[in-house]
Amino acid sequence: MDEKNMGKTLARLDESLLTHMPPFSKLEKRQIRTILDQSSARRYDAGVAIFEEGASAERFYILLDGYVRVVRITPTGEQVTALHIPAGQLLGIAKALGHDTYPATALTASESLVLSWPMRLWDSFVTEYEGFATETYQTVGHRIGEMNTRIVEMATQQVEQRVANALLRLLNQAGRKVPEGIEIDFPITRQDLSELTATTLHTVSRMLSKWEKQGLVQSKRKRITICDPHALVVLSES
DNA sequence: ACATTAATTATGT
DNA sequence: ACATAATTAATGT
Repeated sequence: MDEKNMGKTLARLDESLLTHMPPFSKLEKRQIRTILDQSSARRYDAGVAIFEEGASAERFYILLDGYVRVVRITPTGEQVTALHIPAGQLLGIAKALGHDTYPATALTASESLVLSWPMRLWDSFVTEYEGFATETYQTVGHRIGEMNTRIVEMATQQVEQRVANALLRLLNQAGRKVPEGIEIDFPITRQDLSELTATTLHTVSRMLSKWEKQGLVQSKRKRITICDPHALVVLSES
């Protein structure tokens, strides 16, 4: 189905690609070489699925570049964004949760570069490579913690505080410094934000317009930059 | 305090 | 020109 793309494959993968990725940072160069040789690399356009919810988990992945959002589809067909994943993190690690099928869909939020391995290598990765297991379980723990606090937020906080919190989290994971402030480094729509915060895009739109007038935030289409993070923190705590 | 509906405008290909 | 994104107002719960 994709032999045709092989002409445009990436140049030979360099060890330095993985040496800075947390799960592999403690490994010898030759270990990384064999890991790379077992992997396959693929580039994705923005907005396409890397794997889908419910599909059998054939491979696990690491995000080399770009951003991915993990999305679940409710029975009524609406999307709920569970979380965003920045470069350097693993995804599709169903095996770490004891699943043999992906628990959610992974959509690229921007153009992305991904490495993947067949799932049968998972166990050997965990046992053979020092730091891999601890690092992955740490990120798993961090992710479920994040989803948890989001659930608590939805139940306790008002919309204004929820979107403020969502923006702040996005800042931590995908913030990029620009002259005007800190920009969220991938395209994000009001629709996306509303899915993150369980509101409507209209409410989000009004909030952003309001904050923009107050000089808190700037936004063009699909781009949001925060000029005054501290004010957002204050808002999220009121 | 927030959702829904609908109409209008802006923006990217 | 067309589709998609964003704003705005009016109305409903």
